[in-house]
Amino acid sequence: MNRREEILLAALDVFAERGYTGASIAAVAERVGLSQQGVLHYFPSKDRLLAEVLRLRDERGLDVIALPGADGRITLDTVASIVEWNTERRGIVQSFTVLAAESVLEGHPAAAFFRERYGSARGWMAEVVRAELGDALPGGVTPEQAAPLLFAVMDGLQLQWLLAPDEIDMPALFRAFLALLGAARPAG
Amino acid sequence: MNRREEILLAALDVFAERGYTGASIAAVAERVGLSQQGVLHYFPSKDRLLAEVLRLRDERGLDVIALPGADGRITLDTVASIVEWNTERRGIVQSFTVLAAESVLEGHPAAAFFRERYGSARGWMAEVVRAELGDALPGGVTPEQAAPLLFAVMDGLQLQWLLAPDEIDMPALFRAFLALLGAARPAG
DNA sequence: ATTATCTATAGATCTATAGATAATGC
DNA sequence: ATTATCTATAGATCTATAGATAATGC
Repeated sequence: MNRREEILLAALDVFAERGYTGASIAAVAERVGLSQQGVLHYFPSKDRLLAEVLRLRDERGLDVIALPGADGRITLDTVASIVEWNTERRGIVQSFTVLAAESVLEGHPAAAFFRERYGSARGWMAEVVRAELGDALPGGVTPEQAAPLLFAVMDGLQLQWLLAPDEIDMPALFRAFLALLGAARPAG
Repeated sequence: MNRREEILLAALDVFAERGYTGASIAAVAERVGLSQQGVLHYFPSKDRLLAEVLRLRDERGLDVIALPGADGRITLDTVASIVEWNTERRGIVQSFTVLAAESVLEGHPAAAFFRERYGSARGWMAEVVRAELGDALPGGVTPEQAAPLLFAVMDGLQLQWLLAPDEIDMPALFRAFLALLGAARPAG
């Protein structure tokens, strides 16, 4: 139906498979049955295509580090569930891992997006931790320190899991980290 | 002196700036004052150039997840020192972050390297943790779980630090994670 | 008028091969 | 002979622009 959206979903797939630098507009076009110039009719440049893909991921909540829902009722257990769900959508995880890493390169069009995204994510995550575990975590750690660590663990586990899905039990390892933070341990 | 090595160091720089996919042999050549074909005389393909760059990083211990020294006398504090040192060699960290993430892409020439590297790194890190903290960590976490978490924290913090060096105090955050594991906290 | 597409194409790259030239080492 | 380089070039791509064609909406 909606050509624009169809293109964006195809582009997300192509970015997941080849990264942004390695992706070509033509590969996206082929996937939706258009010519390369057909795609450029909807998105005037590759940069803009990437920008819109990131915006779509936002809207759809495809992102772990997206802002929490309007009600703000997010808990550490919610986050653990997202990690669990991620094991069933490898493509999304892969696109995130590769695009975020590429964004640290000079002049990358997604640099601002990821910088701002992580910044705000650390902010709300610190509040989630504080609301649930208070100000004093084990070892004298603060919620403001726990927040970047939580995203670091998620991102770092994703990388190891993408390389060796059979060796890395992402959800279990993430919950192990929550246990270190002093959050309730799951049964087992 | 040694042309091969000169080329490898230039290549490491170029990969740090543009990633593997975005790097061109010509850019490496320019940096050492050779023609593109001059570089291909020493390394017959771009894939091989990357392979040799990774091997060099191994030899020089440029890598956080390289095997520990022959004496095996590595402790969690050693690892923390490496994290500290990393804040002063952004290029190396950036090349690592980008190349490792790219390696998850289909058919990437460094996939085997990183898969094996992380596998063995988790192995020795579990032993380091066990030797220092025993079998039972806080929250019922095991050394085998702590090992992948340690690398996840290192990699994930690098990504956030590369995006926002002023906001992320990598060494302090890494030591905060060690504190969660129950390792001795630094003065402060 | 605007929207959706296409063909054609300019202009840059990029990897890799072929083959020449010059210097070095036996 | 081998090593170090270079010029030339084949053969693929890639992004993006120009301009045509056809259909839709006022």
